[in-house]
Amino acid sequence: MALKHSRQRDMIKAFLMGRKDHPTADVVYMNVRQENPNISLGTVYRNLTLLADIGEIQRLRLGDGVDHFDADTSPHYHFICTECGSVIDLEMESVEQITETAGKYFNGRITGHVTYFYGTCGACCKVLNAQ
Amino acid sequence: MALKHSRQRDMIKAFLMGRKDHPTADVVYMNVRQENPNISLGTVYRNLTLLADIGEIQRLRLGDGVDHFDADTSPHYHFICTECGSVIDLEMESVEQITETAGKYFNGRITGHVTYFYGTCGACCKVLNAQ
DNA sequence: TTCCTTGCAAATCGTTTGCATAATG
DNA sequence: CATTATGCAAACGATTTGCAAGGAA
Repeated sequence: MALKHSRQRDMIKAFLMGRKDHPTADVVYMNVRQENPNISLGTVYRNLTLLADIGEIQRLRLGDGVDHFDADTSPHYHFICTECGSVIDLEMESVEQITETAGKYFNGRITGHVTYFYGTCGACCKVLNAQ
Repeated sequence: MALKHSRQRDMIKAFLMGRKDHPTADVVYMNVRQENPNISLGTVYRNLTLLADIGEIQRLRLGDGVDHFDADTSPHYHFICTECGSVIDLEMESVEQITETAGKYFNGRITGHVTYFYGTCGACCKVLNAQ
């Protein structure tokens, strides 16, 4: 299964790297299609899955029923606004020690954790205060 | 929208209360059907959603593409085994302070967080060590 | 030429919903 | 009786997949 070069994959990766709002497969499709109207949704899904599998992008399952994708593969936390649904990076240090905390109470090996924060984003706070 | 009593809802709630392995809707359906073969999958979904909405059960979105349900509505953490997929309660204190930590770095209001831990459960560790 | 990748459409999976009927209060 | 709940099947949205044709090494 040697990887071959593909224009479509390049476009998808490039698009993702230019955004920091964690778009869904459909958003990727809509945008990449403007540059290449022939690309199919299946190809977008296939490449997003492939890129995530080889670790070039990150797949985010935020519990909203849709997968989000992030070209930033460094470990970092995310915030989801319950008002507008936007996904925002959190620039905070890792709280990896909670993995150790959890391990003390558990019969087995804990190797990691997934955490996302939710609440109201800055923009939505403003709107709510103005009302 | 006054709630009316229903045998099906009782059975679903009772089944969930008797398990601590966080079953999916389909597992609930399979089991409740043994006692009432006429119950439909739609009814199971409708009641799980209703019970979660009124706070009598908890819906868990663990990122595996399927919703899990938990009759234990107290805030607690979950562990997911990457080997066998089982979901196990973690008896640990809340790490609610990470919400404050995150808040310091964020322009907006953070009201909560979702965390789950993953790794290898006790049973799977045993199997792996035996190999 | 090999075999990875694509476009397309059909299939799959979990979940929701419309509707006529049954059960509840 | 007024309304909520049910069973059934069809609809849904996100994602995956089979296949024949196209493109890269």
